[in-house]
Amino acid sequence: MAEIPKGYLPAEVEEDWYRRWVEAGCFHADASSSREGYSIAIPPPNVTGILTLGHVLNNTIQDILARRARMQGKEVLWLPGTDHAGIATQAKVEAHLRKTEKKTRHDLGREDFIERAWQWKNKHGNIIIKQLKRLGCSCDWERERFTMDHDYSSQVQETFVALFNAGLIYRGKRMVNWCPGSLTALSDEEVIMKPRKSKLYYMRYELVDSPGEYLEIATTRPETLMGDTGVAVNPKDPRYGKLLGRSAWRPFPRKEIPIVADEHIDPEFGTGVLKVTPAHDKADFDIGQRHGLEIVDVFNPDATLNANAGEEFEGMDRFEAREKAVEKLESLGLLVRVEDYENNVGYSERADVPVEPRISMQWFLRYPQVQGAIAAVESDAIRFIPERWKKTYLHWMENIQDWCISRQLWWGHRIPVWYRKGKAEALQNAESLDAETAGGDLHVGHQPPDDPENWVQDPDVLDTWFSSWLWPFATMDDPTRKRFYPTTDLVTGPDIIFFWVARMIMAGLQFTGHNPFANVFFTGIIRDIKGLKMSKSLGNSPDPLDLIDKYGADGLRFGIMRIAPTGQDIRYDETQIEEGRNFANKLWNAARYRQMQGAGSSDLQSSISDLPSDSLSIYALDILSKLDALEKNIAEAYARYRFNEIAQLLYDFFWSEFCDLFLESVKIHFREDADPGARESALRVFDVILSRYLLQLHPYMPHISEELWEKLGCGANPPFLMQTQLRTDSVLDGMPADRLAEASQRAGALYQAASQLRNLKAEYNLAASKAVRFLLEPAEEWVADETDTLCLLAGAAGIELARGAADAPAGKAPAAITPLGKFHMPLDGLIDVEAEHARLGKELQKVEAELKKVTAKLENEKFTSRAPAEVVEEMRQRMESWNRRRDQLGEMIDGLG
RNA sequence: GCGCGAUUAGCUCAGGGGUAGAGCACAUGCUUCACACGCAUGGGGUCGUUGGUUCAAAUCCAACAUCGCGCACCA
Repeated sequence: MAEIPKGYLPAEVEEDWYRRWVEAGCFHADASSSREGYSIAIPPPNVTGILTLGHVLNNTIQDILARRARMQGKEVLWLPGTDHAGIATQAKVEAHLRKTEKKTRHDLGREDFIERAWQWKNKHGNIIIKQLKRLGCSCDWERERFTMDHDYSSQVQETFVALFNAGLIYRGKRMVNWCPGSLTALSDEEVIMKPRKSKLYYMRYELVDSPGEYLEIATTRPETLMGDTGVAVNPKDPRYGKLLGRSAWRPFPRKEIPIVADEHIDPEFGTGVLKVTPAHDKADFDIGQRHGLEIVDVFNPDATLNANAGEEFEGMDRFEAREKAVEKLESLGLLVRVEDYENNVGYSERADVPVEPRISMQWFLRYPQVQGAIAAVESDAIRFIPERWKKTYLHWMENIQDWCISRQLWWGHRIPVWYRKGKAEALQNAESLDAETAGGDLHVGHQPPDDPENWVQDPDVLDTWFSSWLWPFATMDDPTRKRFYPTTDLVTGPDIIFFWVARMIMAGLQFTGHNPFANVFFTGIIRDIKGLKMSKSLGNSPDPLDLIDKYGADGLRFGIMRIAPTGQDIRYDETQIEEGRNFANKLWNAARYRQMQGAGSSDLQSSISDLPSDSLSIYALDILSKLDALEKNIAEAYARYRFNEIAQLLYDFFWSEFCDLFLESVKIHFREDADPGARESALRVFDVILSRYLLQLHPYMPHISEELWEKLGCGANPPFLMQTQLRTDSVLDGMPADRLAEASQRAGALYQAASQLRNLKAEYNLAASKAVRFLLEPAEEWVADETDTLCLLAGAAGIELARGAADAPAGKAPAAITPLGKFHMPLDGLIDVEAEHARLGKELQKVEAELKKVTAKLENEKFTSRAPAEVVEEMRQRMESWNRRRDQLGEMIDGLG
């Protein structure tokens, strides 16, 4: 055994152990192994991102599952990697270009820009991977993947081609969500609705055939009125029937526009009259289609206004144009009034600017395997934990909309479609496009055409999620796939249930014929202490690396796991992480204490079975029972993915049971004058508990557990704790149950008595260290054998046994009624009768309150006749014991005079 | 509007039909020979409201309130 320093210094051991594990290949999954397989595919973090607390939570859970599975003898693959995060990465590289060279991507051109993006990725791309390593993640780094790796990209393209050939991918001119910040289309999922304080502008349009007569219209977006091509009312609205078939003047640019009737209009809202701007609103677009209205787009792609809006608006920003349009309406006498109004505005998830509904030519996917994906989750073939996310998933799946998969970006998987030169422009502007209508002028293939000089490739790239939906299998080569696919568990946040989980299920079914995973565990979302979601823009997200420096990776892991309930959001509080560190230190020092006692006569892995059973103290049997229960409870909690419960079990056992009770109670055997047999037995139990405990702890705190395993000399073969199998035998094998029950009962009674004695001392302001003598009227004979331990625990100089009531202490002494009997604490000075009166009186009050409750129950005939017999019996016993206690307290109070 | 979740000690949260729990914070006392990242002792809660089911409700059910989230959305 090597010497253990006084305080635990994580920085000195964590990185070292990580290196040793990696060098020994501990994380590598052997596809040719005959063991039962277990696999997890990491949710690939953004390659240019940095670790957040969300990642810490998510990846710690995966690491726990992976490490536990290894210790259960499984062949474990935890497959790591990153995704290319199209919009985010491109935005970062563009910002960098702008800042350092004052250039745009167009200044560089596509090829150079992509080259820059790769440089950026190579420079910053491994930060998050390094951070995961600091956290202790046992990923198989030899299998690390990136969504733009050559192999992976090929699979993405093959997928596109297959879906195109199956008629599921099509091109069409549709109303899509357009991000004016990133200048690309987005999927519906990438739009975040936010409530905004806006204004509702009431304006009036003049009727063409009746000058001086006006229609009042309410709108939140006056800047789009230049694109109005109609006015709509509800056909059932009695106020407006007379308007149908007539027309109104759009004020500017002045134009006659028709008034149409459409069911979509809500007569209750505003004035019941809607201005219809088919180019800039999805609902208006639909109305326009139904009534054959013209489509006039007044915006440029960056949401400045174009020439259609009129000269005075051209080039103006959309929000500036809003002000200007309002001013202009006012000056024309057409603005009626303005009201404050709160409505929901769609924002781009990545660029955080309001999206514009915009008609454009995009690629869409009709999702494959929708029914199969619904069935898989509905039937629990794929289990969701917590189960309630099933409902969210099913609701989305049942209302699924086609997926806009093209993005107007350069960084990503370029769409594998080529147009014949000369025909390209026409094909790209066609209303729709498929292989048939294009004839031989379209090439859709994993390989470019043989005569590339005659072709033009589609400029768009694919949505990043169109690559990550293949992640669980596209990351695996054939032997790996054969062995580890489908994967076992997926650990992710509920915020990407549509983005990723649902799509992976459909892709898995479509391309592999299998569900990609068996279980999906949804973590909570980490919020700050005020309940706000952590984000970089709010600056409320601590850097996990700082936390690791401060508290150690194990401290961070343990702290975060202890507050991570299943599927509930987590309010982050740094004191929790501090707790994790403190716990690590506690472990360290308990091990240090063990080490100071010197070696035992046997190695740590042996069990208690070869010790003479009668050498085991009641404290030993008690803690061994608790260890046995701990192992069982942990196993159950793992089966239910109750990670916080496991952390709590580990914490309570070690701190409250092992250190506070057992460790303190065996200290007498480590004194110089101790009996060697008892000492040996205590050491052996100590070692059995520690070694078995470290096995349980390891997935949560891998570094410190490994370090202690080595320092205590547990790890002869195999060398690493992380490769050691969990014991499947009970530590109590062969121990008669009645003996255990008796020992636990006695130890429990003694611990409680010790606590009461400490309390008695404290009530009399006696320092815990002040050795006091007690006189005991024992309730049980065995107590005589345990007075040494009791003295140690209670801080007593000695305990004298009274031989009966006659032996009661001379004079008055404060006393405590304990499960071991009545203890008197003779004081040197005079007893403070008044204080003692108060103390006992308070206790008596409590006892009487309890007694009242129990008595009321037992006097209720309905209770005694209907409640289960054992409950009634328990109440009877409770009443008896409260009664006894009350009588004793009464006597004591009387005795005070 | 629909759906989901939360409401327990000052704070952060466990628990869950049959004596209300933890950590932190607080108070008091400890340089007790593993640990002050510690030890000991203590104070502190009618478990959101109102009904219902039950011998028994903080726990199950319903409604309501408040907060949060998701989906949809009336311009």
